[in-house]
Amino acid sequence: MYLSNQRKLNRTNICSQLDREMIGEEATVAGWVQRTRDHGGLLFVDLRDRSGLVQLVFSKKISAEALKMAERLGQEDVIAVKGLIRKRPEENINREIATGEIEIMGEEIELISPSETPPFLIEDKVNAGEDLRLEYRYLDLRRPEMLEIVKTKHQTMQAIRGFLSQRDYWEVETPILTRSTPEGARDYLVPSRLHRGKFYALPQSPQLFKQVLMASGVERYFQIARCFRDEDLRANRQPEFTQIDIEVSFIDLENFQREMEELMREIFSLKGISLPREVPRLSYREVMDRFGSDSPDTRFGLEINDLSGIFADSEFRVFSGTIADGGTVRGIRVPGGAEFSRSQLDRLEERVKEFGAKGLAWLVFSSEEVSSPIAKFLSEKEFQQLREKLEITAGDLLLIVAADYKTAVASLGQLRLDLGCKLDLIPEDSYDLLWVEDFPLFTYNEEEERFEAEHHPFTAPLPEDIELLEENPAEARAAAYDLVLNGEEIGGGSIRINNRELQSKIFSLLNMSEEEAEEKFGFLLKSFSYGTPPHGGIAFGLDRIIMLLTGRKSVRDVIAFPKTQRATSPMTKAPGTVSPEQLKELNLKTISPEEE
RNA sequence: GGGGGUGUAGCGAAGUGGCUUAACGCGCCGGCCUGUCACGCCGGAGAUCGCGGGUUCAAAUCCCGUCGCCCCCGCCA
Repeated sequence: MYLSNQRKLNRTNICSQLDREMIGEEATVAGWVQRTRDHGGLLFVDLRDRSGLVQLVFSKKISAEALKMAERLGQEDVIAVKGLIRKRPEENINREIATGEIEIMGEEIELISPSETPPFLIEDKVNAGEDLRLEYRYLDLRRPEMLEIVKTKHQTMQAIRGFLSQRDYWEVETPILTRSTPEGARDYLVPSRLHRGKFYALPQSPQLFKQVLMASGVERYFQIARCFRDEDLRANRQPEFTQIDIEVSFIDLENFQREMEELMREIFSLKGISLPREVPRLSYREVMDRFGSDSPDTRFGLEINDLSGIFADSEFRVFSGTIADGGTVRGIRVPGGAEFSRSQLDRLEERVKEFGAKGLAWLVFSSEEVSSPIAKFLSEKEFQQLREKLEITAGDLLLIVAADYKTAVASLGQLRLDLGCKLDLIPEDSYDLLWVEDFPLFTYNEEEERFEAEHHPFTAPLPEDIELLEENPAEARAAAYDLVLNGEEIGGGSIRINNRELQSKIFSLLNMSEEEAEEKFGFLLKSFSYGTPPHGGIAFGLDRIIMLLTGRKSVRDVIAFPKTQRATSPMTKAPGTVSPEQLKELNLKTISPEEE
């Protein structure tokens, strides 16, 4: 026996449409049973749809039959109810909900789809662990705060499309099945059935295609593009994520960046957030020096200081020796940090060790003296210089790392963030937007003993640094720029190379042969040989933007169906096994761990 | 690959060697209740304490291993 899909009651209004204006009218609403309150002979139902809640009333006086049915309702049953909209008695108005002034007198009720008892309650103050929420993601998404995020993401994408379309950008799709390219992240591979032993790769970003689109004369391109990177996950990193990908020909960088700032302002205004008019531009070197991060959170102080000048000739060999070996000594002054307990300081030391620092020196300043495990190695003159340089006052804590430059600033940069959080120095409702520029073109990979592109191999050097490519490539800076909001990198881009000779030079510095370059992205190079406009662009991380827009701590909260940290889906159970037939068709064999 | 945290009824959680027949709250089931909106009141069911092994007269509790989830390092042009 099959139940009919035919329904008696058809919805006339969504919950939030019901208001004072409709008192006295008849309406049919439909949705999920949030909660019932049975008073015996009088029963209330909170009905929820995506727009909100409305209260339904059932009683013998209205309809004994409807009351009887309502008494059997459970959480999350889907029902439709027809009845008169009535103003609630004055003393029973609920100011907490939008429709609190009215209620619907339940005359007819239809149970459209009953629900099992849900594994957790559908309400904003969620009481379930995240793995359970992900397994029952459809229930989790029903929670108003989650639907609000889904809606915000939709509205954001609409705003982006509107903004860019209005400015003559064209939305163009690029392939999901493409080919693996060297450098960058690990690729997700897709075996080819028609070509034994060959593989497609899912794009890490549409980078090459958007540049070909510039060679194609599209001039102004954008795409809300899915990207795939098979790397380990983090709170702000998913293996598949969405980029707002943008590229323009004949680019005027100043104007372009201003346009992108305007796009961000438009997006954040959707949630009533006004981003600052003035967007500072800081050099990579400066942000690393001051904040120890290329995506600095500038909403609070605790900046890093260079103390090498003070300790270059120190009796304390750990400091002076590090400096003599080409390293540096850097420190953070923590106002009021004298309060920290020994175990708290130990935890801070553990933290910097994670980043490769050998240790963390601490000095507690009172008005007269300095207490520190290393105090006996330091001179009165050094203390005095520290007091002056750092404007130290009584009760301050000074944390010092001596190491190579990168380790010193990176570990202190992380410490700075931890302390900012712990000491509650980060104003939640402020939004600090800034550009980071003048990135190095290359980073040196110690293990592989070669240069790697800091951004990607098509990034142009700054014009004034082109000569450095010959004598000192490590010092060459890139025409690249990141946009940073509240310490989160939300976008990054560059001016691209559109000159074959320069591109060849870069490939050779990256230790990539002409043959290899030809093999891997010959199509791009070839396209450039038929007349290519100068171009550049940017890509924004949509998920991170939505995360900031909605005040979330994890991108999992703003992706409808995210993966766990181990890159699995508790709902679909992906990744899953496949049948031997499927493997055979693809000419694939799996190797068990023992066989390795 | 590494470091840290965590796992106890459907959910959240207390309990760190015997005083526990494993609290408490929510949810669920039964009953009562005509103005609730986290309704209230009465009663009830529901737990191989993640899994495997060990120590002990005795293990949720101690030890070893293992798995899931979370945070971080590495990695992420």
